[in-house]
Amino acid sequence: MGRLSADDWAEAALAALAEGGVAAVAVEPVAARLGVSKGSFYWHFANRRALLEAALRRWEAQTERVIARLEDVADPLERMRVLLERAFGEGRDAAIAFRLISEADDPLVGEVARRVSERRLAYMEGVLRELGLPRQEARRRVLAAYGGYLGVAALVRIGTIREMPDDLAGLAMAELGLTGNDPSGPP
Amino acid sequence: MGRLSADDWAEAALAALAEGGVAAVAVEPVAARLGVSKGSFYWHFANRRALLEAALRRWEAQTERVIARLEDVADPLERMRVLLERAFGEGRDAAIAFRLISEADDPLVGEVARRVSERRLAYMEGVLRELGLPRQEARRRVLAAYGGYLGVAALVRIGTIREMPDDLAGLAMAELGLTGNDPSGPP
DNA sequence: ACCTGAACACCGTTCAAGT
DNA sequence: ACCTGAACACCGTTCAAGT
Repeated sequence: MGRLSADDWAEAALAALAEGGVAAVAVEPVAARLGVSKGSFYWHFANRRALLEAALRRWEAQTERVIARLEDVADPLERMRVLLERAFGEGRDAAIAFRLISEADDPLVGEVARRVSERRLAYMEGVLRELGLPRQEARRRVLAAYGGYLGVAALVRIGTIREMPDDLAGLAMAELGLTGNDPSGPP
Repeated sequence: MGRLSADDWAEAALAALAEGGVAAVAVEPVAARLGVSKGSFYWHFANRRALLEAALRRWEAQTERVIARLEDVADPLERMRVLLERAFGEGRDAAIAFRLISEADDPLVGEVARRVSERRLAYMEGVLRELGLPRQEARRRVLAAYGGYLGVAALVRIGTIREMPDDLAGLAMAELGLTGNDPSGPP
C-alpha cells in the first residue's frame, strides 16, 4: 500500500467498528491494520474522535445509498424484502447498526443510530402505506418488526438463541403482515 | 465514611455499572465516588478486572435472591408479575441487564448476561408450564416476551420510542398470553 | 504530501511510608 | 487494617525531521 488518504483511514476505522465496536476505533490498532505508525494518523485527522465521526459518516452514507437504489425496484413487496435483507441480514450494515444502538451512551453514536433507524422505519412505513395500510397501523407494525429484530439480535449475542434464524428478513416480513397477499390482515 | 471494605468497593462499582456501563467501572472514578485515593483500591483488589468481577457477582446474587423470594407468592400469575416487574421494570436490575447484553463482547460480561437471562427464562417457562402449557410453546412465548422487551429497550435508548411504556410488565404478560384466564389461548 | 520516532499527558498499577 | 502520594507503563497526542 502506498501513501494513505483520510478515506483509507475512515474505511479501516469502519471495518474496526464493525468487528469490535466503538472501542475498537482506536488510533494504534487502526494504524497497525494499515501498516503505518500511529504518528502519521494526525496528518489526516485532528484526533481519535474525528476518526470515529468519519467512520460513522461513511456508514450513514452507505445506508443512504442502499435506500436510493431501492427506487429501481418497482414492486413494493420486493422493495421491502431487499431493504430488510440489507438492514437485518448478516452483512456489515446489520452488525454496525446493532453495535451503535448498544453503544448509544455516546451522544454522537446515539444520534447516528437514531437517524439511520428512523430513516429505515420511515421508508418501511412508506411501503406499508403504499400497500394500503393506515399511518398508525403501518407505524405500529414497523416498530414491532424493528424491535423484534433487535431483541433477537440481543438474544443471539449472549447465546440464549444459538444462531441467527436463517431467514430474518422473512420473519420480519411476517411481522409486518406481508406474508400473504392481503396486507390489511392481522400481523 | 470510615475505612472501606471490598464490599463497599463492589457496591460502588455496581452503582457505576448501572449508571455508565462496564466502561464506568474504572478505578479513578469509583475511588472519587468513595472519596479516597485510587492507590487505596489495590489493598482490596488485584486490579480493575477483579472489581468488575465482584460487581457482576454481587448483581447476579441479587437477581438470585429475587427469584428465591418468589417462593412466598402462591399464585403463579402473581409470581410472574412480580418477576417481570423486577426484571423488566425501571429498577437497577433492568438497567444492568440491558447494559450487560449490550457490552457482551467481553466474555466475562457475556457469560453473566447469559446466565441471568437463562435463569429468568427458565423460571418464567416453569410458571407457564405450571399453568398447563406444553414445553415448546412455553419456551416460544418466553423468548418472544424477553426478546420483545430487549427490542423496546433498545428503541427507547436511541429515542425512536420517546419513553419506556408505562406498564412493560403488563405488555410482557400479554405477550406471554397471560392477560385473560386461559393461558392456552393465542399469544 | 505523507510518514517516522521521540516526547509528553493521562489513567491503571506498584510500593514505600503513614495512621 | 486501610490509606496516601510518588513513581512507572501504556496509549492518545504533538512535533521536528525525513522522503
